[in-house]
Amino acid sequence: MATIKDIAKMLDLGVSTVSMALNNNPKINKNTRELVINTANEIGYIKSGIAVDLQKQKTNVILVVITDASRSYFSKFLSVVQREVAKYGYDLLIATLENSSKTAERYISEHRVDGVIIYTNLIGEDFLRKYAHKDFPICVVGHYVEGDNIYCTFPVKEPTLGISATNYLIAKGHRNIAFVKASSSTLGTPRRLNGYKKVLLSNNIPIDESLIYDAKDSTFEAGYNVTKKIIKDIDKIDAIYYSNDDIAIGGLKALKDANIDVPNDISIIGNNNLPESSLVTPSLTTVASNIEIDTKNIVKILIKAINKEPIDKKALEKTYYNATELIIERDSVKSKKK
Amino acid sequence: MATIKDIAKMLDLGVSTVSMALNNNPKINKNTRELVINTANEIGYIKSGIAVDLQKQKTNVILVVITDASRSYFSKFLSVVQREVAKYGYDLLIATLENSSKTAERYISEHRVDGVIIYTNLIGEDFLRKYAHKDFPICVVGHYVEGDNIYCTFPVKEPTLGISATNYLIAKGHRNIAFVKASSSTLGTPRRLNGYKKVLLSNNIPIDESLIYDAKDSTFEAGYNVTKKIIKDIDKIDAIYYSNDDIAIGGLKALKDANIDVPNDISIIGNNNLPESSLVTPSLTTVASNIEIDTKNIVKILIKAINKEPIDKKALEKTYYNATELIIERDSVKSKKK
DNA sequence: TTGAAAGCGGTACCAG
DNA sequence: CTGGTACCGCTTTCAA
Repeated sequence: MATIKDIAKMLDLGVSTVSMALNNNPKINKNTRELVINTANEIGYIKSGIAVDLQKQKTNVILVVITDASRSYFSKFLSVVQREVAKYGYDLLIATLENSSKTAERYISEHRVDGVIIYTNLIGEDFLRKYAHKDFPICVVGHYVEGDNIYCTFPVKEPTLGISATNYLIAKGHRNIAFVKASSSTLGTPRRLNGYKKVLLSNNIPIDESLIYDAKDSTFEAGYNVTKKIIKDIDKIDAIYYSNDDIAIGGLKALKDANIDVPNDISIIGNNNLPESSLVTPSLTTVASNIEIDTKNIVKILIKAINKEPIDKKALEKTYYNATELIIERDSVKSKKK
Repeated sequence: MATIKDIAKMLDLGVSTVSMALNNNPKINKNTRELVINTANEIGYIKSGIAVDLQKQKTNVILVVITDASRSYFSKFLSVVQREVAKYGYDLLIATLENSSKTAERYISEHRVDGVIIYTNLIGEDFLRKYAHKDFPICVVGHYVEGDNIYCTFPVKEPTLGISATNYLIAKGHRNIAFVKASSSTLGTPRRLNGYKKVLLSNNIPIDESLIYDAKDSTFEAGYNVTKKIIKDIDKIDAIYYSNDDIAIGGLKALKDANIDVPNDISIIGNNNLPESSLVTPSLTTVASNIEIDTKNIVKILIKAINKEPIDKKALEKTYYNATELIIERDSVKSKKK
């Protein structure tokens, strides 16, 4: 691989001259500049980004870590993050945790980027605390991690979600409401379960643990399979609250396959408002959060931290990510006649 | 940020000793090693991956470039690539082209990784040719790019796909078959259109250009919208071949909304076999390719190239990526009684 | 306008 | 077993 030294030698110039010329520095005489650039092209010179990063102590890239790119929920998130970091002149790299967390951990533990956005709970909190640094800020989305140079938009360990959905079902006259947990690596499930229980209790509906099912995964298939079990108890259930749309869509299919009419025989509600949720039949009633605004906010904070601008952590933590839960009314929930 | 020099100074040791100790080199006395490692932990030493990469001239990471992470088709691909590169001890980074190709281009043009897998046609061929190098091999998936150190699994510019699907529809007695193009950045569309035309012709069915529609995007919504237009011509159409499942699913919804019965009024077939395709009603007949095997193959070739092992390009190009098209029969196509 | 030299933070050879 | 030293490829003063 040709380096600037080679070019310098060829042209009998100093390396600094070549370096500056290649960066189009006006200090270098125009003729020299062009000469350098031309020969660089001719010999196929390729700049080593790594050497530049080392020297500059800055990569201009941000890493975002997610569990699994296959859920459209994350794709939407990624696309917003991508657009936002670009506004600040940063590049975005993505690491998923599909098969191992090695890539992500290596990039974090060796500070190979300027900052990180974590949207998963599969990376240990101690690990994050160990490597977060004033020169390496970490933003955590969707859950709370205490630590210096770690910025979260959640003020507490486990906020209560799922309130809107549960309230909505109750308002529609349902009382025997099943809850279906998604993957255990999912951040929303425990919170929505929280809210579900809380709302039930405050409506004097006792919590029946046998009505809490576990899909164990966040895929259509997992939703399908768990729903086959639910069908056995179908007589005692008015409505099902699925922890996310992925499993709800699978569940809907299982119900249809069993000739159970949604919403006439049973109502179901999902969570997250995936694009496909409006396309299934009946279209899925679900709950949406404002991912756009919150995501913008997160990127802004990370960039601030990278630039060492002051951040008011207390004020920041007042911004609940995901906290607004808006019911998207469609056709899978029916008001229950009494 | 503390460096090994700081540690060396603190402990009155040489930098090489510290470096080796930190890497657990058995040449270093166990006591010294532990001493070094302990003090490193105490002062919060963090190794600079970038410095290591520069010195070793190797990053151990592979970059994969895709257009858009939100299509589950790509997620599946990513997950296989991820698993495969891990087997060879490499890490995987992902760059999408959602808002700009800057990240991908920077990583390629500055050789910031050991190799690249490109699954998009949004990066110029000349660009790839310029930066591919024996120390920086590039694998191109899904289309053909001529060039040294560029490895493709497609032997020709534009292979013919879509044959199975078109044949299948014809075998089911359909003759007036519409074709719906997906996003123009999609690699499959032109090929499937090729195959569609070819098969029609060989069955003595004249090609009616007015039966070729363009969804212009690969989203559910695009499929929905284009299908609203198709509905106006519905009387002259027996079946629709959508270039991918994404638009087919959207199209299905549009047909249902217009009270058109699939498959009794019209048959539709998609392409790619997305997870959601089995969940819509009626479930979508579609065509699947063996992404798993081909993806494994691609990773193997890239690693070989990185290791400078010989690659038989001619033999390689005999492996058609995506070339096996398997019809997944479900409920959206009906045999036409004559 | 150009160039020598001092790094950036490591690694690895070679001598002791 | 330990340490001096020469890089890896580039940027950036500072002098000439």
